[in-house]
Amino acid sequence: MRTTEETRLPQPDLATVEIGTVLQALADPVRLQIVRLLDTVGEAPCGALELPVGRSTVSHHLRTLRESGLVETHLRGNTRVSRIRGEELERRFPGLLASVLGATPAARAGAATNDGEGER
Amino acid sequence: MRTTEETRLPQPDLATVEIGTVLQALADPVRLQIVRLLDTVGEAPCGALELPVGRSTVSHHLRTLRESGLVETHLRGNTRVSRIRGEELERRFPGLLASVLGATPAARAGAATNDGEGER
DNA sequence: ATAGAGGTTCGATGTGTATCGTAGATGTCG
DNA sequence: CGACATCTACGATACACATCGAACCTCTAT
Repeated sequence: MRTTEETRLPQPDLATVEIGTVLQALADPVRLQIVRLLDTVGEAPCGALELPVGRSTVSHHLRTLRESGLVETHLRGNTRVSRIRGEELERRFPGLLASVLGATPAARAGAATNDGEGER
Repeated sequence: MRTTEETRLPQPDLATVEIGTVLQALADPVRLQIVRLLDTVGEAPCGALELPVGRSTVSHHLRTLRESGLVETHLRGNTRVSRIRGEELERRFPGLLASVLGATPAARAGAATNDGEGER
């Protein structure tokens, strides 16, 4: 039984990751939601993430997040437990994750400075 | 002659801007470069930005950056001067821009923790 | 007025990628 | 062993969008 065997899936060294890669990973709404979820629950098996997309899509996004250095995944028995690489990220991109996760939702439209637009 | 007339192009109130919108705007390599350029030079007319894409594309990106709240543009006579909305952004998303602009380039590959991948 | 410079808008094109369903891989349990 | 659960990998599809060139617009200068 190998006493709590935990293999970590391959992941990049954060030193080799560009900020652009991380931003691109965070730019997708579903992936951003995954990151928020993982931040609140600490860690979770892939299937436990409640998301508005199919399983295979979640798997794909987790792969993207892992390859961009944001998330690490451990094989625990039958399931894969994912977690944010919080401390490492803080060392590589100080303040980034905190500012993203700490961002408040937007106020519902209304008074713009000069404006008239706002959408695309 | 209206003594230094300066009209600002329409832009969204940052309070109504979602973090996802900003991240998506920053996710594009050319736009990220524009933001970096504007950060170093302070402000610049559209045409002065040296970028590996055509004029119309730069114009399109500046529009995206403006609509996502990152950049403001003033009509100064014949030219349009663009600038990062630094202070406002700091209030709305504290630390975000600083962490993005402060990010160091990636170390060239090499020793990964466990790894083997790193690219897409 | 005429020309010209600085930028934007428009339509078209190509590429990237988010998404899904199904099939396959791996591990657990009876 | 065989059945079942958890994910991932694989094609296929569809949509978003980055890019370009040309036409257009708006000042400025002559």
